[in-house]
Amino acid sequence: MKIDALGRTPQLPSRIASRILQEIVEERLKPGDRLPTEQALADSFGVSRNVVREAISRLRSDGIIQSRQGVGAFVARTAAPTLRFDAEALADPSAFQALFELRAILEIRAAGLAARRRTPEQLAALARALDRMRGTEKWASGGVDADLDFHKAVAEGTGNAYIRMAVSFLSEQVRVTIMETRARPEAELGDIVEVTIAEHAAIHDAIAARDPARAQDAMATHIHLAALRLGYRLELTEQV
Amino acid sequence: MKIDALGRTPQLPSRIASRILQEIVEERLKPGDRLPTEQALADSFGVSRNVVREAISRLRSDGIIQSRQGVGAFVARTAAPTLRFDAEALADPSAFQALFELRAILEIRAAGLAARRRTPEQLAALARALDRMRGTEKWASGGVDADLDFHKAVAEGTGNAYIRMAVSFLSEQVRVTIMETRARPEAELGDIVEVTIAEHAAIHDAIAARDPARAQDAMATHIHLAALRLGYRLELTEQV
DNA sequence: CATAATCCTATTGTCCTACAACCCTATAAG
DNA sequence: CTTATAGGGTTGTAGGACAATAGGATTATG
Repeated sequence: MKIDALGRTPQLPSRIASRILQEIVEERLKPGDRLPTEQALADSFGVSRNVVREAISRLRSDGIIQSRQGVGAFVARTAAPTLRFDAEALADPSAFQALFELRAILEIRAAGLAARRRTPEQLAALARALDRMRGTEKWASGGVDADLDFHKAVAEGTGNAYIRMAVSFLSEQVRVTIMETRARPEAELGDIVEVTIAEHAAIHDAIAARDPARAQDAMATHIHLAALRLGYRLELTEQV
Repeated sequence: MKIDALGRTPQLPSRIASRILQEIVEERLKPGDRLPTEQALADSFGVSRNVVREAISRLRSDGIIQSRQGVGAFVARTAAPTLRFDAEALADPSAFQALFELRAILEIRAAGLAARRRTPEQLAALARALDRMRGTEKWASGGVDADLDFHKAVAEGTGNAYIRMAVSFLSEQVRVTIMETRARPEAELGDIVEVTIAEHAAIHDAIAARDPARAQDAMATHIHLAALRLGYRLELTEQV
C-alpha cells in the first residue's frame, strides 16, 4: 500500500468513495441504478469489504446512495452530488461569486437590523474593529482579520444568534478563498485599502445613526464593490 | 435488537453517531478532547467496533471528528459552528423567532433568484415535492419531510451552492425545532395543512411563471404566516 | 390452470478475530 | 544530555462468519 504522497493517512475509504462518486457524476451509474454488491466492489478495487462499506456509508449520509438490506445499494434519485461543498466549491470558478451573492443577501439585511437593534456596546465593538482596520500597516493578514471581525460585529448587532453564526461561517469561507486567490499587485493595494476603509466607515456611521436604510445602502455598496474588485459582478436583485 | 417502530432498517450506526454527537453538543466532550477508544465505545454501546467505526466515519466526513491513526479520535476544534449552535438554539426561547428571521431573509431572496434561474428539471423537482405534500395523509413526519424538501428545491433553483447549503442547514434546524415543539391539537391540523399547501403552491406557480417579484411575495407570505402559526411575529423590514 | 404457501438464494447488516501501520512514551545506550 | 530502541496502545484494513431481509423459484393446493 502506501500510495499517498504526504505524511497523511491514506484514507482508503475516501478514495473509494470518490471513485464511486465519479461513476455517478460521469453517469455510468444513473439515479435508480443498483451498485455492484459490496463484495464485488471490494474485489474490483482490491480492498476489503469493510473499506467499501465505510465508503458507501459516507455517500449514504450525503444522500447520494440508498441501501436496502437484502436487496442492494442504489443511486438516489435526488442525487445531486453537490453536497461535497468545500472540495468542489473552491475548485469551481463561480464559487466566489456564489459566496458573495449569499453574503449580499444576508449582510445587507443584517446591516439594516443592526442599525435598528444594536446596543451601545455592540456599536463600540464595531468601532474597535474599524479602528483596527485603520491601524493596520500594509494590509497584511491582520487587515483581513479586522475586516472579517467588522462584519461579524455587524451581525452581532442584529441580536440574532442564527445570523451571527451564518455570517461567521461565511467570513471563514471568505478568508479561505481570499488566501487561495490572493494574487494582486502590491502597488494597487494602497488605494484599495483607503476605499475599503471608507466603505466600512459609512456602514458604521449609518448603524451609529440608527438609520436602517442608509446602513443597508452602505453595506450593499461595499459588498458589490468588494466583489467587483475581485473580478465578479453581482446582479442587482429587486426586493419585496 | 429491533427497536425501530416502522419496517425500516435499524440504522445502528446512525443511532450511535447521534449519541456521540449528543455528548459533544452537551459539552461532555469538548473541542480538542479525545474520544474513548473504538473498542471502549463499542463495549459501552453494546455494539461491535465495526458499527462504531461507521458512526465515527460519518462524523468525520461531517468535519466533527478528526482521527489520527495510532493516537485516537478527537473532537474537531472547528467543529463548533454547526454544533454549539444546536445546543444554544434550542435552549433560547427566542431562537425560533431568530431562525425564522434568518429564513425570511434568505429564502425570500432565494425564491426570487429561483424564479429567474431555475431549469426545467429544477422546476420538476419542485413540483414533485409539492405533490408529495399533497399526497401525505395526516401530515405525519412525511409531510414535514416533503415541506423541507420543497424549500431545498427552491434553493436548488438558485444555482448557488452556498445558498443551497445554507437553506439545507436551516431546514434541518427547522426539523429539529419542530420535533421539539410539536404540541398541537390534531383537530387544527387539517386546516393548517390546506393553508400550508396553498402557500407552497403559490410559490411554485410564481417560480414556474418566472416571476421573481411574485415568488418573493409568495415566499414572504408563507414564512411570515408559518412563524405566526407557531406563535411568532416577524418584523417586516424594508428593503434596499 | 390459478393461487397461495414454502423454500432457496443473494445481499446487506453486524459481529468477531487478526494483523498492519502508526504514534507516543519509557528505557537503555552513547 | 542526547539519541536509539523497544514496547504498548490505537486506529486502519483484512477476512470470515452468521443474522436479517427481500425477492424469486418451487411446490403444494383449490
